[in-house]
Amino acid sequence: MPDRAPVAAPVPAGDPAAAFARHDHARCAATAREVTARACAERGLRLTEIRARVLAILCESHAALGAYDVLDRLREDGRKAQPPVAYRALDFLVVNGFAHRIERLNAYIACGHPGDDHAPAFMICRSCRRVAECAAPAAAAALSPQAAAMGFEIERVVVEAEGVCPDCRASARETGGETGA
Amino acid sequence: MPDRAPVAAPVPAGDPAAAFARHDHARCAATAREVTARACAERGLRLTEIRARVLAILCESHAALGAYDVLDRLREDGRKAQPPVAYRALDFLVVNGFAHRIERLNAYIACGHPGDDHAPAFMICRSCRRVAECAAPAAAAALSPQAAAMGFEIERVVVEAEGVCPDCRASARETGGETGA
DNA sequence: AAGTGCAATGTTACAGGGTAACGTCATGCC
DNA sequence: GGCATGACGTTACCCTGTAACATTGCACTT
Repeated sequence: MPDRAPVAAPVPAGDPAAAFARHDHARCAATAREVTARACAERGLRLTEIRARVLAILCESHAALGAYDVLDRLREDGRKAQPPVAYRALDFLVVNGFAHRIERLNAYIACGHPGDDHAPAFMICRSCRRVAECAAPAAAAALSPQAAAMGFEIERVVVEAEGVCPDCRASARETGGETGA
Repeated sequence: MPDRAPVAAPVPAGDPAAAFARHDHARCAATAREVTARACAERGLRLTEIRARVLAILCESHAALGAYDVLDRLREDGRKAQPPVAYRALDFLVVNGFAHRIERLNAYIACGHPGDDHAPAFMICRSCRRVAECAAPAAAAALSPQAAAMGFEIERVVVEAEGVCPDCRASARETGGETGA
C-alpha cells in the first residue's frame, strides 16, 4: 500500500511520525539514500549496485517488505537473482544500520536515521504494514535491572508495537468495519 | 539443551530468574500444567489431549521450541501428526495466555504465569535458546506517549532481549572462547 | 604484467516455518 | 433425532532462510 496520508499535518522527513503522516516522500527517500551513501564512504563500506538498489526499493515506501518482495523487485529490473542475493544485501544494510529487520513480520524497512547508533522501537500497522521507527531508549533500559539481577548479558533488544495506524483507523471508521485488511 | 544451573542459588518456580537458575523443574512444570488446567476449567476452555500434550512438551524445559520440534515430539508419541496439528495447539495456548511465541526465534515457550493477564518481556539466550519471562510493564508503557502523539493505536507490544545467559557466559569463560554455541 | 588475496556475486539445492482448504469426528444443545 | 459447533485429520502448497560451492572483480604486491 502506498504512503497515503490524507489527514495529518505535514511533518519533516526523519520525524518518527513521518511513516504515517503526509510528507515529501521523494525527499525523505532521497535523503535516506544520500546519508547512507555518505556513511558508507566515510566508513569504507562498499555500497554496491545491488545494495544500493535494495536500499532504494526499501526506501520507496514505509511499508515493510519481505525478502522475497525485494527479490521480486530485483527480478523486475531484469536480474535473474536468487534468494541469497536479496538476503546478502539486506544483511549488509541491517548489520551496518541502514535498514532494520522487523521480527514480527519477518520483513525489512529502510532506517530513518541511517548510520546513527540508535536503539530503535517500531510501531507496526497490522493493516497496511507500514512501520514507524521511534527512539525508545527507555523501553530497552527498563530491562537492564532485571537482566543484571539474573546475570543475563543483553546484547540487543527488540521492541515492536503492533497496532493500527491513524490512516487505517480512519478507513475502518469510514467503512464501519473492523480494522483488519 | 537441558536446564543445567550449576551456580546460582535455588529460586522459587515462577520467579523470572527460574529459567536460568537451579530450581525444582519437575515442580515448576507440574505447577504450570495444573494452573493451566484449572484456568481452562474456569473459563470453559477445552484443554484437549493434544493441547495438554503440547503444553507438557513446552514445559519440559525453558528452551524455546520451534513448531516443528513440537511436531516431532508429537510424532514420537506414535501420532501421525501434520503441521496444522501442532500449530492449532500452539495457537490455542498462545491466544489464551498459556504459552508465548518468541518472535525473534519463531518459537514457543510455556507461560510462567498461565492465565494471568500480563505484559511479558523475554530474555533470550542466543546460545542455549532458553528464555526467561519477565514482567516489564515499563518497557511497553514507554511507547504510549509516542503512539498517542502520532495517533497510533497499540494493541500488542513485543519486547525481547537477546543475549547470553549466566550459564552460557560461564561456559564461554571456561573454554576461553566466544559465547556462541 | 602476472600473482595473490579478499570481498562480492552467481547458482544450486534444500531446510525450516506456516497456512488454506476441505473432510471427518466428537460434543453438546434444542 | 437433528443440528451446530469446535476440534482433529490430511493434503498440498507457499513463504522464509541458508549451506555450500563456483565465479568474478578489484586492490594491492612483486
